[in-house]
Amino acid sequence: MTRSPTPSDPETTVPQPLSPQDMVCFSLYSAVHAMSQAYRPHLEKLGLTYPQYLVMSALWSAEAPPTVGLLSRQLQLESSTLTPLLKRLEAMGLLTRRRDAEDERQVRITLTEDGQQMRDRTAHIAGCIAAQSGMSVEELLALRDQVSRLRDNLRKG
Amino acid sequence: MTRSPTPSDPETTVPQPLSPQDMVCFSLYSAVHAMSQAYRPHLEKLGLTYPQYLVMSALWSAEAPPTVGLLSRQLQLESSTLTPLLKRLEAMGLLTRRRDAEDERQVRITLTEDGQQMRDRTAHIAGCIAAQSGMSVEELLALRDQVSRLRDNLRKG
DNA sequence: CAAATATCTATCGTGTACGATATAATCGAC
DNA sequence: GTCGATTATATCGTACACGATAGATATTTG
Repeated sequence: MTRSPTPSDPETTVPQPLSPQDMVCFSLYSAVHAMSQAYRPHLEKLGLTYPQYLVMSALWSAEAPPTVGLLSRQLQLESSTLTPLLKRLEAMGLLTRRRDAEDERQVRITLTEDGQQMRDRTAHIAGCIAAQSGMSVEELLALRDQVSRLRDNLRKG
Repeated sequence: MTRSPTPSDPETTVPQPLSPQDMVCFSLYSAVHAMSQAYRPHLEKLGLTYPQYLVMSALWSAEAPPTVGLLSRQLQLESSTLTPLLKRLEAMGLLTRRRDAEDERQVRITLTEDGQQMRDRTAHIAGCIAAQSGMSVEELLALRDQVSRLRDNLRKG
């Protein structure tokens, strides 16, 4: 099943195939799933999924009702992902989707009263996750910056 | 839309809601998508998706044909995710799924000749991604270990 | 201003992902 | 050995996630 290193096939000339556990990409992949699981008990009290929570976070921190395109750039998601997601949040009564009068191509996303009020009920979550992470705030911030740098470099290439 | 800090509501007592860009979880979330995109051009030459590539990597590095359960633990995916994934790889002729004679509950996954041979065609990919990451090998390994630690702590909690 | 072009969002098809549940096989206690 | 509990995989329903494409609106060009 696997190719063992031999004198004629040392690791230095023919690299062993990396197991998932050795791969940077797998650590990220599995960490995202673990993160989603960690958020789940908090978010299901609010009836949100993790991607829905990210959309709501973007809206809570926005200065003005953003367009689908702006959310798409901020969250790095395609409209084919965002549109159904936003429709579900609209169906829950958390936001409205309206064509912009200035530019009818754009759709503006506005929080409803319910959507705005939900914010306060999420205030504790970040702290819970941070505590569960077993890492200090400094470590978490450093990790975030490293991971963001990796992501930006991958997007550029 | 957003609550600005005021003298009576300073950031130190009522934390501003974090924007996605400030959140550790979002950096991971978006980095995984960027990583998947970075792999895409390499993998589509092989007809694989990124999760399929992870499964194949696990199989290439396995000592003996693993069961679905072992793959599930290694990749941290549920059987409801793995079973259809493995069926697609089987339909592509890359592996076989057979009930274990010793324990009929288990299903053993064995690479076909085609599945084994595909490994050599993936040897260059890790290097391409590493180069694209704009990070040194040392940085990547340190990042992997930090992210793995975070993941393991989240799973424990 | 009309035609070509670009931009913005939505739709469709395929492939993850997971929780809840179902089914079958094994193991344990007696 | 048989019944109950446990374990291993599969199935189902819902929700992302993206590429390809469509359709409508805006902008640019001639």
